[in-house]
Amino acid sequence: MQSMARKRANRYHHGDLSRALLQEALRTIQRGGVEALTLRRVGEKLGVSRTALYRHFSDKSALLAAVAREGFRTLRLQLLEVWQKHGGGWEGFDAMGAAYVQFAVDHPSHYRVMFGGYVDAAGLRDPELMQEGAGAFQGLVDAIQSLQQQGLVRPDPPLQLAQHIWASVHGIAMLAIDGQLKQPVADVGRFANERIRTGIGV
Amino acid sequence: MQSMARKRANRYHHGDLSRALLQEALRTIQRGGVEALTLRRVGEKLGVSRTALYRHFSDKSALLAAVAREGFRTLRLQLLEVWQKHGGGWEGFDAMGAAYVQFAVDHPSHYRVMFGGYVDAAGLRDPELMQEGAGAFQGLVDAIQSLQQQGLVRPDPPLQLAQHIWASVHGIAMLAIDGQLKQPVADVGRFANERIRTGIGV
DNA sequence: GCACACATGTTGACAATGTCAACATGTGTC
DNA sequence: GACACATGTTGACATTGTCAACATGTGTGC
Repeated sequence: MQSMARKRANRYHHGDLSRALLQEALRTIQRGGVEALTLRRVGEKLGVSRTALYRHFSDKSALLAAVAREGFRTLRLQLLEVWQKHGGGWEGFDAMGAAYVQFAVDHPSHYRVMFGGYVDAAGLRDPELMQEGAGAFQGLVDAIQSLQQQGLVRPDPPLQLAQHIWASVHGIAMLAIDGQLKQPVADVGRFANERIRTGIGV
Repeated sequence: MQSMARKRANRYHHGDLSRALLQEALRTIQRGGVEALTLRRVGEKLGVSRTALYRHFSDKSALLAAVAREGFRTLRLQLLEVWQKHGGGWEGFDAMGAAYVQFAVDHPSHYRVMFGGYVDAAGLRDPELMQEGAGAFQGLVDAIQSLQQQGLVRPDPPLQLAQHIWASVHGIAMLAIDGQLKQPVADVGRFANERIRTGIGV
């Protein structure tokens, strides 16, 4: 038939089209935003027909849910890595916040898929997505508990503390990718970090 | 011709279709989310043809920009009202935060239009939208300056303080309407308020 | 070795949607 | 009272998500 296409990794034409679809979706979203994602073009790019996707994802929203899930996974891993690399402590805490915002700034459209309500209806149907999101959140809870054990953070319920911090950082990330910040995001992040430390310190 | 329709306010069939379009868009979004907003159905609901809209808005994104602008206006007015009703101070500050989150929770889809990146490209073309957003933000800056003059808030640059607080509250609002909060939004808000006070207090 | 079930992929078709061009009409101005 | 202009309509078109029907390759039980 056609060019038989570049075979990804090992086998492609047969093989994991599923992965390829997800990666192509990620690439498209990264470059043109969610609105640029069309099932037809994704298929086209992969040398596969428009509806081939339906054998791997029930829906367009299912594909978006997978994109969101992948985002949470990456985010969780990056945060954990940064935290460990800095050996925890306030330094690790600061680095986690910076890395979080950096992720959003580096992948604004991807981040929007994760939090833009695209998967609201699908989210309730996709427990894996919820789980992945919870996993990323848990990393923050763990970090806070660690800080508490070192006597650095006030002994409030870790869940509440984590919720508060997450909201702050999430807010900065959102405003940043929305272009609503009136100052460089790094400055806002630094300032927020100082105030948060003061707010939750023991 | 047809039923000549219920005339809104004074004159409708002639009169301000512009307003009617905006209000109908608001209603639709409130009930079914942004994705439920279709130009054709809006026209249909108003007993007007699909493309009549184009005499008042250049684009669908222009309509969305108007929706966002209206949101910022309402938000600004509500925050100002609450602040003044409580006579400023920490009480007014708390009330503003609560009112902000309440607005988002009451109109989740509308709030998403304001911050969901739907008007990114349009935003740069619609200076009125930017201005309305800046106006809402200015209310917060003013409040903080007032608190500073009372010696309640540390003498950091008001802009930075406002940015930080806005991000925190915005984050809570976003997570709330995304269903990502693991606790009642009121609890999260209260807790955040305490921590923020500690963080920015003198 | 082979037939059959099943996963995977394709083509055709359809309704919904945003948008443009061409046309119609009512309103106010000199 | 005629003319310019704002406002609204109809026709048409390309794009998109999705379904149904069909094709095909792959592996399993004999």
